[in-house]
Amino acid sequence: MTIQQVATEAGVSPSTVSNLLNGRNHRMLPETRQRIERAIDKLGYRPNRAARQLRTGRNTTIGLVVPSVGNPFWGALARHLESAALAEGYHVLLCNSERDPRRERDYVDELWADGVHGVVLCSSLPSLEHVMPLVERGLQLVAFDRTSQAGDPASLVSISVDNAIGSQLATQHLTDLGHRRLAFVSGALASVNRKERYRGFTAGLEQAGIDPATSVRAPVKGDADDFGDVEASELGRAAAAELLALEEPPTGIVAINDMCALGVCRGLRDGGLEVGKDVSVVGFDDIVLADLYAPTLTTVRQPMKEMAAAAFTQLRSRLDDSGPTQGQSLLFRPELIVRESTAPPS
Amino acid sequence: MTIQQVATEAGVSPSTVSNLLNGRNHRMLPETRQRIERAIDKLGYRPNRAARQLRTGRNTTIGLVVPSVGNPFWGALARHLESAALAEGYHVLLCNSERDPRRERDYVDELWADGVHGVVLCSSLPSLEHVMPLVERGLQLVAFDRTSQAGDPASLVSISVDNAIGSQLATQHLTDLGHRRLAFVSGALASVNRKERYRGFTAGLEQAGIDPATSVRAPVKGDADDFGDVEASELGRAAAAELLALEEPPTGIVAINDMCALGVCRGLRDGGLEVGKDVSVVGFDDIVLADLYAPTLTTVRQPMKEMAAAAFTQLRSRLDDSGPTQGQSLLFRPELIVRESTAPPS
DNA sequence: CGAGGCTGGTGCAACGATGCACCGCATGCT
DNA sequence: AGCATGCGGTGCATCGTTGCACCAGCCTCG
Repeated sequence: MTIQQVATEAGVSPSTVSNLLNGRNHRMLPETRQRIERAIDKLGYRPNRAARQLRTGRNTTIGLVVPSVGNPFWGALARHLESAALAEGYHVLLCNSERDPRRERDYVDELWADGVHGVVLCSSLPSLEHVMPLVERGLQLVAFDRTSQAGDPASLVSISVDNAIGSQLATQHLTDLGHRRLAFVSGALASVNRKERYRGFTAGLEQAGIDPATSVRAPVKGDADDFGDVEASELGRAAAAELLALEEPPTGIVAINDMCALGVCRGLRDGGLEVGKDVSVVGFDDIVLADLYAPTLTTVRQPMKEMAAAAFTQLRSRLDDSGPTQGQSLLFRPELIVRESTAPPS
Repeated sequence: MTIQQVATEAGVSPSTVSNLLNGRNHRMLPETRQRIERAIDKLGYRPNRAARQLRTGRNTTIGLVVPSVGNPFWGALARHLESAALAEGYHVLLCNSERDPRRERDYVDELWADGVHGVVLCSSLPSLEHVMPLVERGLQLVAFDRTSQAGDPASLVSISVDNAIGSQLATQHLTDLGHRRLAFVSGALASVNRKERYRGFTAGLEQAGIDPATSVRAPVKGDADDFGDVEASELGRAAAAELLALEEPPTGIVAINDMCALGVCRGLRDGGLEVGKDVSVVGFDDIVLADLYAPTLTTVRQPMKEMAAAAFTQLRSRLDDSGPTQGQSLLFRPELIVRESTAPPS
């Protein structure tokens, strides 16, 4: 089923069919147009993507580079991004970097070599230097879950939740419930996102008139520079043990993310405490597990669907219409989801 | 960076470069070969996939159609399949069917239209009739987590865990611990996989000299024909409540999968029972959550990595070497992972 | 009445890689 | 000498689509 066959069937030239297919049909007789459309339907014609891409240099595939879709958080992003892309006829090429900077770089290179001009990059790297050469050559990049940095390319779009606000909401929720001794559990505050969440935590404390100095940032040993997701839960578990060993253990705990929070819950239970009664725990992300765990986890939801849709929209507009080339940051409003893991202090 | 530029740089014709790239270098002077290789390195040349595909009709992309990568089980598959593919220079195009038969069908169609000749299909549909036309035209299909059916295409490869054995292992584990009153919790036994798991359950009972008639298949109301993953946990929760209402509640429960098992745990806790002490629960799949939950969940592991690798290998060999075209079923050996949710009856 | 404009298309040369057919040369065989 | 054979490559048409350049035919206008 080539465009040639359609043209023959419709009694026109391939160019005319191509014109219609590409919206250059301003001065085309409605009759001609209908003949072509009928021929397309009859033959079940679909343009050959390879030929099209070869000719135009463009394509309708975007790349998604995530640490690992095995992690529900990224899985959710992949799912929603793909949905948004599908609606516009785009495809998503999936790449798991496995948190390996080299693999991340190789993937972006390869995507570019394959003619993919738009990539949603979920990088664990603080610097995007490794992809700068491609960005200069026209690669459109959306950084996801990573706010913009000074050294980032000017055209970069960053999509992220407002981490400070989210964390502050979580903290306020605990202080509103009456908690006065709070702890913040996280690995090293290596990324901007983590720093922002910590900032939200202290802001929340201050607003409640609590001196941040009396609160605790859980002093986790082996404060890993970066950590994966299973690690996050182990980290939370260890942190909980440490917190329980304090003279005055906190009654409310804000965790850097849900996986970490689940680990904290685990650790608290190890110590014989009941989450949602003896101690309150708040997570961040609202992954699927949050609503499945026992007790269900109070957490700060990232509006994944909207964020994924925005990522696609941004890429698309820059790819197609060569829309705005100037970079921008989109900060989404997080939402506190109250569940069973938080309650007034006993 | 075209093959022409490489040819010029190496002082040969494009054909010669192409020959080398495609392994037709039997009768090529080592010196010529080196000149070309140096030129490729120097220019950082990468063959243009679109051009290659247009010319050959082949490509190095495989499709993966899953219900939703938001589900950790499928996320894990996607991750491992992608890893296996990457090692051979293949790409994975991700498609979420969202359990919509129509979307599933459209995706397979579109993949085919895009020149993708190999697809790993994780279908929730009992019949594969909707893709038969494409299979007849040469589409290579691997069905994942779905054992072969009588009506399936002859060339179909099925990859699945041995569900009956897995379930039997789970059941035996419980009987070995001394449990005599067991229950099996599942939605409708609509799929072959579910039937097999139930068969393993009864086989396990019989082997322990227990009359299956005395055991319970949890009589869940609104026995959904098919259910998603959040539903699975709710179903488990409801089933647990029903089981607890029995005169002689079971002391050991085998769940159809981990999500369902987590729901069961939830329901038992609602009823004031402690899982891993008052009641034992075994799941199936070994998703990430299983090791995070409290208590950690005893379950039957599906060797995802190996299964994903096999899926890719099967596709690849049929795509490249036009290897065996005869279909086959690969049944992987499941492994019982004992954790905290099972213990001798109290 | 001829230049210019509009209408509704068509012709053609690419895009980059492929792989069959073929080539000139040297050597072997009869 | 005459022909076949092996060697190490090269020439060229081709995959399906695109979009600029162009073209006939008709109309308008000074």
